[in-house]
Amino acid sequence: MSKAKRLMDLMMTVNRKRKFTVKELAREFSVSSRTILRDLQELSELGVPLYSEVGPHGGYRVLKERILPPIAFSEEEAIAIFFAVHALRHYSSLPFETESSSALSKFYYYMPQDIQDRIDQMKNRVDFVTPIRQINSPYLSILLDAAIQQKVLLIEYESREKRSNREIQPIGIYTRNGLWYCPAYCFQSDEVRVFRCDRIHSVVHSALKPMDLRHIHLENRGSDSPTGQEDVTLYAELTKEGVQLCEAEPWPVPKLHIRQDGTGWLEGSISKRDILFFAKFFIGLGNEATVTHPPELLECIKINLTELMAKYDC
DNA sequence: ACGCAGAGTGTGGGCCTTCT
DNA sequence: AGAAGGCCCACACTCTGCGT
Repeated sequence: MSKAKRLMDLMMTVNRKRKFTVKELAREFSVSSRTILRDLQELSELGVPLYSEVGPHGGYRVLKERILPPIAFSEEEAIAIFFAVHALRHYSSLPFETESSSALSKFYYYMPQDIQDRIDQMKNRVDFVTPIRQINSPYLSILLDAAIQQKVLLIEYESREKRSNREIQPIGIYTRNGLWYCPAYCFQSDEVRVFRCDRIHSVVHSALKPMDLRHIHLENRGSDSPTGQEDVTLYAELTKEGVQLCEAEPWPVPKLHIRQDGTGWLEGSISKRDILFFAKFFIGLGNEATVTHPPELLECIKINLTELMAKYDC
């Protein structure tokens, strides 16, 4: 086996084992302990975070931050990865902010000059625009970690109505329209709810026993709206212009249906808590939308419009 | 193009020290 | 005692430059 191949194999072996002795590796690779020792020194110089402990029960260990073996990318693949990471710069918060920035710098630094020039030329010609938000979501990495490790968190959350403490078990995090959301099982309301990450003011680990939610993830968690007795069915007819305006909205429920002539309708189950939000939304659409259901929403629209009329009735 | 000598590199082994 | 690690030497192989 050539030295280069052995070093590659060794890098993968030490990443897998995490703890090992020189003798153990020497047996595995059929070389002398002295050769393995030299190889480990080379890996260490290449940046593999190794440390050794002498004495009985000693040996080598790999630190937490493992290094992946070198991967060869084609020019087009490298440029695609560069711009995928580059697109994240519009987000004011990321769960791996430092890492994405350092990865981008590394990627750019090790590119050949002609590829760097090509990237520089492309930088101002292609972009993935996301609304720039001033608000930060500082707990993204903790929420993501809790979702992966199945941990319960105690959060201080500011909803539209009030600020309260809740114990939640995150399912995952996702971003939409520049904002971060965390669907999570809420132990207080006994259901899966979606929390705006920028409205979470503090996070600590809770002593509560976690639920077994391993089967639930972002793809199969259901709609953003909690289901239950507090739901009502919304139906609204849309003109062609109304359809275009609704297409820009991020929520999956109520669902937008489009007819061949360009008109359409919104239909779906919404929470009664969101009636006021949708009332204001449909007032904003003016004549481009006609709400027929639910009666609570119609009533709320009327009240809001009456208040608006009174405000401007000089 | 071929052969040769010398330099460089990789590897193995032995011996010893240091450390726990 | 048992592990890493430094130092030294020997051997095999590869690479490079040079002469023919």
